[in-house]
Amino acid sequence: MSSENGRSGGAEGAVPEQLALIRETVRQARTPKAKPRTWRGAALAEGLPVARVVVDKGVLHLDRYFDYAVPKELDEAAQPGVRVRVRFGAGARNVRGGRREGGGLIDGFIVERCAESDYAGPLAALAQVVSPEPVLDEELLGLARAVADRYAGSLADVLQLAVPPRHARAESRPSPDPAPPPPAPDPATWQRYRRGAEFVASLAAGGAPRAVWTALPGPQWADEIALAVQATLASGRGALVVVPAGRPAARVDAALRERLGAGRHALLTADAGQERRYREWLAVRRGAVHAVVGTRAAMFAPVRDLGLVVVWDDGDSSHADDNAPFPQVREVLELRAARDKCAFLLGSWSCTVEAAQLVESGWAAPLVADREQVRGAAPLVRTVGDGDLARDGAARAARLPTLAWQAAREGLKHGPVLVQVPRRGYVPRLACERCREPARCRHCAGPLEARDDGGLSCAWCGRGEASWHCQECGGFRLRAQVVGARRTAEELGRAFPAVPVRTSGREQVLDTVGAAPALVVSTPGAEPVAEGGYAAALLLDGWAMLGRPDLRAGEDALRRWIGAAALVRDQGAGGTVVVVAEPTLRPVQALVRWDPVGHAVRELAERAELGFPPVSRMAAVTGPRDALTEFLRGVELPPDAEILGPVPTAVTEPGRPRRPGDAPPGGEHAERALVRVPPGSGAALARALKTAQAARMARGAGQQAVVRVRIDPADIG
DNA sequence: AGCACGCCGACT
DNA sequence: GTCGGCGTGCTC
Repeated sequence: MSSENGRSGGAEGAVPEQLALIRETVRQARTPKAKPRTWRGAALAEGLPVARVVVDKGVLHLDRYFDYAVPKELDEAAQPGVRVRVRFGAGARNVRGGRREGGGLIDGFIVERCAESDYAGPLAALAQVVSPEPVLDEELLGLARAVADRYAGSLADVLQLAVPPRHARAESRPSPDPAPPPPAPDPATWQRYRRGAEFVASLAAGGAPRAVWTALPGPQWADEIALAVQATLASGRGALVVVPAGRPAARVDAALRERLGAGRHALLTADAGQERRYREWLAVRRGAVHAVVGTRAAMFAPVRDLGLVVVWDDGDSSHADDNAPFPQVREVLELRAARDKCAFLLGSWSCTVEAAQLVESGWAAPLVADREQVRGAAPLVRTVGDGDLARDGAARAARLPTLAWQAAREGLKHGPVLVQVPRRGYVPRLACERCREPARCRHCAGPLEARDDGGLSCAWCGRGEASWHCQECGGFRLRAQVVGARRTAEELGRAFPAVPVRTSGREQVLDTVGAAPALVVSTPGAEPVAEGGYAAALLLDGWAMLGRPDLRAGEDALRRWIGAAALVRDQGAGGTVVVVAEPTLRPVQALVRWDPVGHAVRELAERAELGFPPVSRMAAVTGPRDALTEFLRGVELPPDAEILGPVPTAVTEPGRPRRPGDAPPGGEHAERALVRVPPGSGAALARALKTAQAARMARGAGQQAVVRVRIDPADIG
């Protein structure tokens, strides 16, 4: 090795080069074939001396392949799909006829081996094959490419989400032998749904049905998913299930173990630790395991011969990745179903507008239970409106209307009672207590928010408001702030001194509670499952859930209410739900009738009328005013595109932790424009924005202000 | 983004 | 004469 290096000749950088090389060699000592060197003058592979490489650089103007020469020694290992390290950067440029080594070593994947390159200049050599394990096959590459295009992002960014980081030890261990397909199941509880048995039979027969499944309340859903997976495996194909969080993943995991036995499926969750995660992922990729359940990153799992993709509870915000380009599970699985011609199952107790659209467009069939089934399985839902609450003096003081009080007391005779309270910090738009006019900043008309110290400040400009009064009616009282789970628990503990009170929230999530009477105070999404179901549930502070300035506020509130109410016994068994919210509002009525699909269909019609997503496709473009204006002038939008704004955007959004991607870049003067296109022009919109962005980056050389593009922005309320 | 190239002003 | 400012362009 030293003699080979000695040949690298050129005086510049020879010594640091060798040092770097030694470090690399030590680091990679476990993989004998991976020897990073300069390969100067080394013989090239005879058959296909060119490797086409996707380099791990997320920037858009580098979103293409780069060709490298394959040294003879790496010929065998440098197969398509393997991880490599290559020199990349301006340093590796031609100097007076020769080629100087320079530029950093960066990671990449070989996508193809070719006989020749269409690049005119001299090729640099692959520095190193990190491992001969192929991790990126054509199918995953194609999917990543499609996702990148869909979201106007780069292939490298998507691959970072799709291919987990390498762990050498996990790689060195063999995966188990693949198991033979299980027998096809009988439809069991799928018979509760119209055409449910037919759906399962189609999976078992190798078909590719697509369905939006409105699950009946109760704990059956996990086994119903496991059954669909079993049916698919029985047809000799693989299956992939994506759920929003670790708890539902554990439920499906248990159901799969029950049906298939141990070791027949992989569990891919973010909290598993790198080695384990990579080991499970490799077992899938190597074809040792054909079924996968996991959280959002699992949406890319390289399941062989994919026959079915499943997403559970697609309205949950955890299904949106928080790394660029922010792909969403439902959308990615739609792409996979279309690309792989496999079955698609979107299941939820509730129904998103997007799910309703899949049905309305005819892309997926509805999988629903008959009305009587639904009525039989759901609890009795009653409402307490604001008016009732206001008249109910004592209740108002205690924040617990008489009806809710009674339901709790009655329920506690028979079992646990769930109390759902919105998260503190789940800041709603504050409004006048008398006339409900939203409270606005007197300087910029932004929405006022309650600070932790009890004061008010503007969510847009951040100015404090010391003496608010309503511009409409002169009132000076705002609606009460949301009381957190802990304080609610204390209050209830005093009200029901004989009953144990337990809380489940963000910091400490309870998984299950027993069948004994207890008050269980929980924030949405953290509700424990009760053994035998809750006797009753109280859904408090509905106004806060509904009052958020967000297009999805109604749908989200309904989803969270249904998520809690689905854990309550059916009405035949005395299950009762009391929701404290205005009974005339659409989501409240949908809960009372247990009709999430009807709600979504009406929302969809309204969105179509207003030209809102998902009926139109939107992109948000955010940046400092001047840069934004310049960007919008430069971009060649499809002819049917429409630009809304730009308008000033919030500097920060207090009450919610900043997530990457929603924080507007450019500080104080950031503005946001929305670009809207009719259905069918989404791809053209993404392409146009990406082209403009790439040109900008290439031209701007860093010092230009950042303009951020986001397809399908979440917060366009 | 990095990073090196190149073409202008202060320094030993 | 040479060192080094950062404007400009490229990355197989």
